[in-house]
Amino acid sequence: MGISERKEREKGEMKKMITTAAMKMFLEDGYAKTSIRNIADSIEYSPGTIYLYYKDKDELLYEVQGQAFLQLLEAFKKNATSKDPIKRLEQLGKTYVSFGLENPELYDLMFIIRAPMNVDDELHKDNGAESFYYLVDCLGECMKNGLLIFKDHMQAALQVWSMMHGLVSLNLRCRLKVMVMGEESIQPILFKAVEEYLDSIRV
Amino acid sequence: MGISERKEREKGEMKKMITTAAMKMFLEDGYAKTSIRNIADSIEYSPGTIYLYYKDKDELLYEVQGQAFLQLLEAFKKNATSKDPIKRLEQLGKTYVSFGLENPELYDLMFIIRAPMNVDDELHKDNGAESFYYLVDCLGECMKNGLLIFKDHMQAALQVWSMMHGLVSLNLRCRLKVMVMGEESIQPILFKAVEEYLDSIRV
DNA sequence: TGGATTTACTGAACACCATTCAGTATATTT
DNA sequence: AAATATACTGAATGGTGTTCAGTAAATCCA
Repeated sequence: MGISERKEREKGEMKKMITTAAMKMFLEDGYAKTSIRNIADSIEYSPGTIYLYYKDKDELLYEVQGQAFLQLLEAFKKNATSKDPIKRLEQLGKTYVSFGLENPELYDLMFIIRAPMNVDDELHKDNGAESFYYLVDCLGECMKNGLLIFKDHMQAALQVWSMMHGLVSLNLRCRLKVMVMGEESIQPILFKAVEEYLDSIRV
Repeated sequence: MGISERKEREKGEMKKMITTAAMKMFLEDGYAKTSIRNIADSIEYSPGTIYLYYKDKDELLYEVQGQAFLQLLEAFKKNATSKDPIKRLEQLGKTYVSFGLENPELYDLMFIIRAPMNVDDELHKDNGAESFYYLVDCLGECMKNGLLIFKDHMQAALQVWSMMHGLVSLNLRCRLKVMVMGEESIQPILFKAVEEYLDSIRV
């Protein structure tokens, strides 16, 4: 009986169609300004249809977040390739910062917008986990070889991630204007910060 | 002619009444869930009246942000009192982290919610500037005495603030759940991070 | 094959939202 | 006392997320 398989497949295609349109519009106009009606319009279905595939707008956001984290993971896999774990850590940091600078709307979706994960804690496993473990692995390898000042693995991950996220998110919220007066591109400044920071945590 | 003075005063009182109600409701229900109608109701005026005092909801948010930064500044003044600039830097960091943990909704308003400053750059001078210069001063004093590893003042401020903001905001968005498994209170963990980080940037 | 049933979708309706503005009532000035 | 300026109202406009009775097509079962 191939019918139910086809139905399943069609359901998946429809979900993908919705999330693809949603992602596109979230990035172009921002999450808040994208309405269910707009999304429905753009895929030429009625608003009600979207609710047959997603419980609410938050669930749609959650799905798009998942894709965004996949993109970050891809960027990690592509750029953080060095055999030397210390060098790789720097690649990770710079990839992270670049990702945030180049995809500000995406970064917003992933980290800044209040997402449904606040509600349904354990239902879904965290979207960001896989990218995060990429960092944890790298840190673990550095620490195994005694290359970092940290004693505790969790503290290491916490501090490194906080620094990277802090650099990106302060910048995205324009708080850096307070200090960065000139018109120089922000990227070299943040890269310098990454380099200096990583130097400061080496033994 | 005392009439125009009284009018001025009454206008100020009305603005304060609105922002006070708005702040209260933003903190209780969040910015998104607080409507102009609700605020108007709570102060027993019509919605239209609020628009006689504030251009739109964003301007109201901006005003509330200003108050929030004042609160942070007060916390700094109260807690960061040590003569030793290094010790004071630690007090600043812990005050910052505590502030974020104890007032999550306020912290959201200040840093995370997309605020009108994105639009009217130069019109208002930045709300957070004064609190920020408190940190800059402290860092300057440390560096003047050669106590920190930084060579550039801007990089110092950027990195320290990013770390503090990263610690707080990752936590507020529950991203730390990925790594902090246990039920232990989050505060000691973040304090430890602050201590370790500040140790790592000392000469 | 033909009637019953399930599935997919619609779009109007509901209860909200931010914002505007003609109208009104009070206070001030002339 | 009349004219003007000020402060406020609340209905109206054009949006929002979400629901749900109704419809039409696809599938199932006799």
